[in-house]
Amino acid sequence: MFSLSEENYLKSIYHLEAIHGKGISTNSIAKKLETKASSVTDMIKKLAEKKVLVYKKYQGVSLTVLGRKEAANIVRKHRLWEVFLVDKLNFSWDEVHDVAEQLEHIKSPKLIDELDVFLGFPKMDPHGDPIPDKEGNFQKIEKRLLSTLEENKTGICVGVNDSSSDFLKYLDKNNISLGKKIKVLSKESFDGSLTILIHSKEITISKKISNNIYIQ
Amino acid sequence: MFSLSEENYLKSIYHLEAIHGKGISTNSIAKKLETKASSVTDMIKKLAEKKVLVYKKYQGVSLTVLGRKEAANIVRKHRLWEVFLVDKLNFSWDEVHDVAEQLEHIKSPKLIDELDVFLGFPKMDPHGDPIPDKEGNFQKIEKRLLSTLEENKTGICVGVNDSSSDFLKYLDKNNISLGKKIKVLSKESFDGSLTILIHSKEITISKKISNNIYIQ
DNA sequence: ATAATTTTTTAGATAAGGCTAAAATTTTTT
DNA sequence: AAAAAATTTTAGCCTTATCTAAAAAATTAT
Repeated sequence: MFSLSEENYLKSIYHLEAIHGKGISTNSIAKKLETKASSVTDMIKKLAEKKVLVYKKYQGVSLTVLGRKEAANIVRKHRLWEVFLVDKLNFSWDEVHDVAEQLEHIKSPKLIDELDVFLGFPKMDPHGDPIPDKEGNFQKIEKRLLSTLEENKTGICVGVNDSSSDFLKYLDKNNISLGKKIKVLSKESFDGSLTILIHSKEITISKKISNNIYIQ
Repeated sequence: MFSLSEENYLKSIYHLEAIHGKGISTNSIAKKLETKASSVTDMIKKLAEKKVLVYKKYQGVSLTVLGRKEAANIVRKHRLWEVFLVDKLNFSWDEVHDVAEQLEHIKSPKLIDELDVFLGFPKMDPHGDPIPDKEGNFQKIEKRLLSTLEENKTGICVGVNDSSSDFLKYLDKNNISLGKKIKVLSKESFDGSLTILIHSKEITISKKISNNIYIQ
């Protein structure tokens, strides 16, 4: 059994490995968890003893098969709860994250199995992220950043790279949501900003925005 | 904001006050929480500073208005989650307690408001206990222990005094559930055991059992 | 009313998880 | 290849919530 803190470390390392591959540095974990590197060193020693990750001094960590399964399960819970909040309790996609961060730590296998049934075995959460199954497997959809789309080409919004309330509210304000068509009208080479057609309206978005929207 | 531990103290004191009135002893809290009296002394000092209870050395504690509201809200959350588990996720009444003990500590006013809506504003949990509203008020139904019912009289089961899985499974096994008619056929004065008619069957139950069943 | 018992509090210790500051190691620069 | 910089670890301390053992107060019994 893992403590709340241990679970948060596992989840962070899992997400970091998804981006950077194996060998996650102490500092990057500290940044992700908004804590200090010295605290991370302490915790990863403990997690290494619990066989969920491999740690060699000064060389970062990698999840073991056990650790990855454990982490995927926390992510599974987080995303199922997000679906519940949006589909059943009238939450909007920018309100779910903090609550799901709490709910993901509830320990009850039956609860999560039944929730899955109740929600109709969803495969995606409200932000377009895949929901792992009990073994930690999930369908990986091909997607690319909106920022990589060429002028005059069209894509469909299938996900976001940032689930912060601020970013999602910005998207809402501009009628950008999952499933929407987005056409790139022009690209400013100086700062990478895009003028796009969304919801039959022309708007200009910064590179930072287009770097956080996934299309298909 | 209160810690998980603080919330559990508040809830326990709230339940103890409901039975014994004001002035709850250190020892009784320790017993309820399965901890030591010295730990209780430390915690109630902290809670007194936070203005949720009044404490005078060697004289036990009483919840303040603030403390009672806080505690009622935790009970409200616990019972709403129990309804959710039974009504929506196919839990039986003997499986909900431990999970609800965890869920009751999730912090999100919107979550509990929306859950209340989603469940149709239930007034009772699966064990027949009332669900307080946001102000901590609830309808008190008149009920008495089955052990106080006279011979040849009939009552309707409206609640239980013990929500442990073992007790509830015993009730299931004997077809005793909320809303069921129970007739006392005879009373053994030696040990207080009762022979009752339930679900058109005659069974004999101990005093301990009849002391944990509420009827109306 | 004093002695015995029970309850409650205090004092000091422990474990988890975090911090700062300093030391050790690795990486980057010159 | 050495020096500088960045990263990581260690050492020691803090807080929260516990505990045990001993002291203090209240209650009960004689």
